[in-house]
Amino acid sequence: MAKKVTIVDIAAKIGVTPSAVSKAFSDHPRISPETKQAVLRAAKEMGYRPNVLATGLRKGKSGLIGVVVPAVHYSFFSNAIKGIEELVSTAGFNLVITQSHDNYENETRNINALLRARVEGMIASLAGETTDYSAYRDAARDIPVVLFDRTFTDENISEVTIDDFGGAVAAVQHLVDMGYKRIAHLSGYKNILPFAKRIEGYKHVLMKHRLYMDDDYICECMPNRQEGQAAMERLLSHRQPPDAIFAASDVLAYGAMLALQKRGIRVPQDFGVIGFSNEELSSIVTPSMSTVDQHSEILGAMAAKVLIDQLHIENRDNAFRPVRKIINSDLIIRDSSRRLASASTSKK
Amino acid sequence: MAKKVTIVDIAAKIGVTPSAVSKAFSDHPRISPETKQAVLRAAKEMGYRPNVLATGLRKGKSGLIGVVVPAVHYSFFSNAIKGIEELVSTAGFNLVITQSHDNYENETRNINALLRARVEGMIASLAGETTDYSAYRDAARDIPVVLFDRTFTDENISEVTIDDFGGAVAAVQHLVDMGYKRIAHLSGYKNILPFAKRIEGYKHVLMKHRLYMDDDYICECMPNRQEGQAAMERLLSHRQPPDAIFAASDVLAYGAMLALQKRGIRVPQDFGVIGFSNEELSSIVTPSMSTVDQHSEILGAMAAKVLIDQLHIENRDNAFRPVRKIINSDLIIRDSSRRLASASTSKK
DNA sequence: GTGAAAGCGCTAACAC
DNA sequence: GTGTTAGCGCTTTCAC
Repeated sequence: MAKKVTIVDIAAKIGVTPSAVSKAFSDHPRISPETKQAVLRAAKEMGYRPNVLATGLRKGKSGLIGVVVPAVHYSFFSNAIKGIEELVSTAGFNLVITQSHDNYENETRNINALLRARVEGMIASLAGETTDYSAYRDAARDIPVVLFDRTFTDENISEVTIDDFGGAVAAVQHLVDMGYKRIAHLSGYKNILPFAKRIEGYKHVLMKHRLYMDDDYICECMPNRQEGQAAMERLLSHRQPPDAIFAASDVLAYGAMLALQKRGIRVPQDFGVIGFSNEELSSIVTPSMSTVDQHSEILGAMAAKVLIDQLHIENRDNAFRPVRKIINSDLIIRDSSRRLASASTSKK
Repeated sequence: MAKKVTIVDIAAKIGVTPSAVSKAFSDHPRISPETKQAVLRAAKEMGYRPNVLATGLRKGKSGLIGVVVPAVHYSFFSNAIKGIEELVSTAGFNLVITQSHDNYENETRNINALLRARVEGMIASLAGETTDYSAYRDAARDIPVVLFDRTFTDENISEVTIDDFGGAVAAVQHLVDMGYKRIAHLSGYKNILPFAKRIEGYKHVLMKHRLYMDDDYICECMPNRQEGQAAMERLLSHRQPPDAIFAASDVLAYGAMLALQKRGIRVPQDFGVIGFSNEELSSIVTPSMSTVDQHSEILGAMAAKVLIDQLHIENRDNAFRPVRKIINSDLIIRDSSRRLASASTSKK
């Protein structure tokens, strides 16, 4: 294909040296406007494209930021990426997005590929399977790493999370306010911190109101509707079946709704449902699903901001301190839980 | 942060030259097993990570494949990316995914960023706004470019598409079979080929059955539910309102369903609805939505295969010929259109 | 205001 | 089987 044109070609064409051309591009103060013009014009004419591999090698930086997320098809993550994208691109970086598909090997492979690509920083959210964080810890010794949402704590790694505990408390409290008495919980990967925090928030409200608690009421699920449906079916066969469910993700809540529908149990009259994340599907299902909004785009933007700040600090001195930010979550009440306590058709 | 270790450091440590170390890594035939072992062990101990910037510069290749899609949050595109990812990573490349958000400037910026990053090939699907293809044509003079789904035709660019015409024909024919008589169409960006082909398919069936046709029956919409809803409302106020709709995307069909619901028009009894793409939402809405599956993952894999093949050809000779592949689409019949012709509660 | 020269980290002839 | 050398394309002192 077309021969690549380099600064040497441009230099030859307009009769200066490569070094002058380089300076012209970087807007060096001591280069004449005339040369600058000539260089720019020649570059355009010849179809010059700077080789970032060479620039990167020379400058010791790639201009790349790496992203590792479970999967881009969750609106939570695609929105977060949108937030990241905006900040990062105005700061002059490009994004390399990779997906772990919640698999540990994929995640490790992605991290290493990003490091070899010499990304200058990394923004990530843990794969569901992951319990060994050494790949991230290793990465953090070379470049700033910012974890968002699904994080672990390390002295070299920044974290941006939402208030999962508070979100869970608000969600479960809302179910209580609506008159539901026996509230079960569908959880996600148990080793993932936000899910653990949501369990804590759930338990907190139950204890506060001295509501029925049962180990069987907390079901760990893989993130798909089938698991939510199966778990709900198991719960309905429980000797003391619940009358409401708080799910740690919308897709699980959706699975639960499918199970309820199949059994002819009415939502919200007979059974309350609330999810978590405000995924697109939560507003599409019938009845519309109550959920907890995680401000995904802001969360992503925040993670990007933290990273970019650290990239700047990095360049000046070594006074690096990781940052931990927690942003609020917001309860969104829709139809799946909107029942007056008085109107409760309590099943016992 | 940690000092970067290079092959020079490894060489110094085990008392050989950098070139020997390089050869050890690339499994050069004429290097002794002992040296190889020593190099590998030292590399591990010292935390060596090859600098792909240097390798890339030296070899003239980055090991990167660029992707440009409208947005990763459509399940169509995220599934396609999954298909791409698999093939591309087994071929030893990494993916740089960028989003145009259907905006021309974003798209051009992404293409240029990818070229500067020296991606070895590019897989893309046009932004909705785009009518000027020169950025892609320019790119294709340097590296192989494969367009999928939303394509344009260029002698240097390969295309992988689905049979949009056939898919549209099947969808509209199905509505006809179900007894719907006045079928309108919600289209997407009119300059995007697949949408144009779906219009053709739609018209083809209408003409074949001598059904009512009207310019107002074809509405161009932006890809969001609000536009679908607004267009549906306009159609319902038409002097001759339709009794069914074929939408060029599921999200538009969903918007239409919202408008119908608001007016108390029953789907599918009073009004038939069919979408396109088999997005996740189509199976979630009530009633479940009939649609046309595009085999997104296979489509992505196919695009990746075409690209990788061309990368190989490229390395051998210059006998480059672009490839054009069309894969089948599949009609998926769900509740939003499943009505017996005889059961039609025709509204005149 | 511009040029000369060295070097970022790696690879690939070519020697020996 | 290993070393020597040159160079990928670019930036950056340091001269002048």
